[in-house]
Amino acid sequence: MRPGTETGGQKTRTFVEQARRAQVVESAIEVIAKEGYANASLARIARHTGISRGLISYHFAGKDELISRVLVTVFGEVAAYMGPRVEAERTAVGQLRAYIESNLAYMDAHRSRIAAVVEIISGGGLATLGVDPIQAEEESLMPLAELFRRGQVDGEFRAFDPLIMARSVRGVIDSMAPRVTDVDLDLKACARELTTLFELATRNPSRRDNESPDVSGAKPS
Amino acid sequence: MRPGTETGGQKTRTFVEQARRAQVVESAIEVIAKEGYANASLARIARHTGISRGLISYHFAGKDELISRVLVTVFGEVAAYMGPRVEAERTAVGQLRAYIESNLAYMDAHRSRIAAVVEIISGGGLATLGVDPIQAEEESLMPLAELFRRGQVDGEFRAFDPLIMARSVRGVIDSMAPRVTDVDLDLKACARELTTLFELATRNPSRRDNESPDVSGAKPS
Amino acid sequence: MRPGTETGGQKTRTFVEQARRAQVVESAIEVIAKEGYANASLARIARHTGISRGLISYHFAGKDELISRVLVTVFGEVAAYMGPRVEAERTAVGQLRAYIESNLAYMDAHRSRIAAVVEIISGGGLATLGVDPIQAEEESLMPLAELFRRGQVDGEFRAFDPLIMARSVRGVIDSMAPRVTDVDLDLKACARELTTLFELATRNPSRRDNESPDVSGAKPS
Amino acid sequence: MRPGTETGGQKTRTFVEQARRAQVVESAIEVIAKEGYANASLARIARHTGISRGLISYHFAGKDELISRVLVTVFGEVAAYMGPRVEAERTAVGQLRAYIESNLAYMDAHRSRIAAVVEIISGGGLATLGVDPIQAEEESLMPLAELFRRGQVDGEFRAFDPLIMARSVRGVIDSMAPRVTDVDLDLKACARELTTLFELATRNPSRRDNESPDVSGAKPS
DNA sequence: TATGAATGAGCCTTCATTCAT
DNA sequence: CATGAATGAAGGCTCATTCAT
Repeated sequence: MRPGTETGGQKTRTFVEQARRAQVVESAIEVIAKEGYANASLARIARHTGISRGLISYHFAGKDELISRVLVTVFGEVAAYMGPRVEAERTAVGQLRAYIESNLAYMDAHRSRIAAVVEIISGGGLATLGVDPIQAEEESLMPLAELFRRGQVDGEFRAFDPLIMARSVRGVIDSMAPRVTDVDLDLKACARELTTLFELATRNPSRRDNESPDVSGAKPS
Repeated sequence: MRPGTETGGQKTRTFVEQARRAQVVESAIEVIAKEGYANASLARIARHTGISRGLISYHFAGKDELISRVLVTVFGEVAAYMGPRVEAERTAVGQLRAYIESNLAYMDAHRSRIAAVVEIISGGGLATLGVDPIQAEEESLMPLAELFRRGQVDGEFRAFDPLIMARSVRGVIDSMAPRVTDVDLDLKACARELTTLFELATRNPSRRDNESPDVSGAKPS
Repeated sequence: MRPGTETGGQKTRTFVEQARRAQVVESAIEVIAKEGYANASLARIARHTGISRGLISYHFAGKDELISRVLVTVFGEVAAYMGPRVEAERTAVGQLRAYIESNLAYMDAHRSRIAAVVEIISGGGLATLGVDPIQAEEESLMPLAELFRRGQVDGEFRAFDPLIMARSVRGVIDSMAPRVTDVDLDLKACARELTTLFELATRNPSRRDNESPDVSGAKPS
Repeated sequence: MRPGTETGGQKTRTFVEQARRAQVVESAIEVIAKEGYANASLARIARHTGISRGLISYHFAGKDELISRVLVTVFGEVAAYMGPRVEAERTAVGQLRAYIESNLAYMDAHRSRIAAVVEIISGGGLATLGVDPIQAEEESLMPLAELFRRGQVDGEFRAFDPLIMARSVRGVIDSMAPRVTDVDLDLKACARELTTLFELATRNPSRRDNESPDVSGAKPS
């Protein structure tokens, strides 16, 4: 009987168990980021980890669970990084800026983790996960949509569909993700452009105290 | 050996050949859109087409060529649809709006084609195609970036990095693509929101005749 | 009904039929010699001939018959070349020399034909031909063995097993065949060495008039 | 992924691994010898071994490696058998006789192994092995050519091209190989004939102490 | 806990051959 | 006579997973 298989289970994981799982997840991230999801067979991950093929199956219910853990791990880190920074802001406008900036900052600082996630998603890794990518995205959009709603109520934002705007913000940020492997990509410059872009796109023109974002200094890439 | 394989050769395809290839491509689109790229084996596509496994290999150099044809076909249609509509506009602002609207209009009208492409791309189908996704995206960005540059020179657009803005537009549009399978998704509403979004984000505030886009009627989704 | 398929058939081949068959056989020889037997699919041969795949099946009962015709053609030419030259000699010793020399001379002059035969034989082409290679070889050995027997009766040759000696002669000659593709291989020098070799090995030492072959001028290769 | 695949790696094969590999190699020899190389698919070999198809792929990098192992195994055994017997002789003449006799003796004692090798070579098995048959033969000729050179320097052998003579010896021996399946073939008689043949063909006539080989007792086959 | 061995399904591809036109 | 279209079998290979030790 494998650990964590007990039905209805309390996840009673021993220390070794937890360590192994973490180790394998890290290893998987490296392999996926470097070799591509298509080449990330369990055999390859096992070899890169320095353990046997069977041990992965022992610690994870299947490849699906391992991949799932990779995603949960990285997305968890992203949330842990962004959350406090967004919540530190008092205005919706400030929170939006913090959202974009902190998201791109994390991507900049953890490029291989992002690369792994991109590889999984664009490599078909979601297909067998039983994850509905649409619903998953929907949920990830909720906080952002809520942020926009609050900003509209407060009069900081103009009228627009909060969900579509949220999807747009995510779409723009996510479209940067596949490019993190390009070391020349200047994510800080992107962050400046994107905050400006969405401040212009969302601000309420009838609000006097809404200072115009600085629009002068853009340089061509 | 397939017909028309001669290196450097004339692509002398017979009528039947062309018809079969087109039929198989259509069939592949349906299978991929419905069953997912991971399940779209040649065997499955053949069965769905009502032909033998070998016949696909007879008409296509390999799975790669078939998938490639699917992409070329759909992207070709998209370009054929958008091109005239964008070029019909005289101002950069108008072209940008036409670009967004016509792209989403095509997506709206050909959802299963878009779904197939999404499945291929997010299912790892690009990996074996020898297509560098980064470079491919870069090229698809060029016309848009050029549009922005012209608009900046003309004073229609404010100063911003044309490439990042181009990537943003594409990012937002592409982020809608995986959702076309959701029949409730109102792409026309999206189009309205997105044209407004990018008009606000790009317009030159120091230009008097730059009429403000209508910002009043947005409804929550 | 294909030509030549009539049961118990008179081979009534039209002129065109004969020409086509000859053309395809020549084409097959070229393809096999150049690309190797493993790559000599009917499709490849058809393309090289400039005709359709089906036409080969139309003119030949199957791939086996085509390959068979290649072998019969080349072996027939070899026999036609060697026969007169061997029979022109009056002594068994002379015939043996003529046998070796004319065989190597043909090989020298028709290297690509020999290469094709070698490719077929060493490429598994005999397996499906229903040809028992052992029996085939046995038959090809008969004239040579007979030659040796006559020479022994006449007292030209010493006592030895004629069949084994025949096999040895063929073995040595055949061992040169795979090397004809090496343009540096000097088959004339080989012929000189081999005639000497077998004259020494077969001559009857108790026969006074048996002139010693010249043994002085050998050069290292 | 197979064990022991690490590039540049230590070949740490477990005991079971070694045993399985040996078992499969033996099994492959049997199948190839009995059914022919063309029919020796991995599936057939697996069934004959009593294991699953996948297990062969697990233990061998591919069919090529398996076939390669068969050849290496048999050729290694041949060398191990012949080497000491040749080296035990003090004269070049003696070594030549030992070479021929021991080679044929091995063939006589291991007919199915020889049959397998013959099947592989004459069945096209070398084509995908990346083995240049010409070069491979060249190397196998070296020791023999060297033997002849030494004998010529010592005055035991007459003047002749050592390489051509070496090729002749091998050619004659190899021409016996395809016949080992014939149980009536008397390889011991062949050995007697061939040693005499090559002693006559190579001996230095100007050397007094060069005793004439016995030439009297040959029987017709 | 951990391993190496073993399985079996599925995939893409090649190819000789057949057939309607 | 000749073609191109179509078939179906077979082959080698990869891979997640299971199991005895």
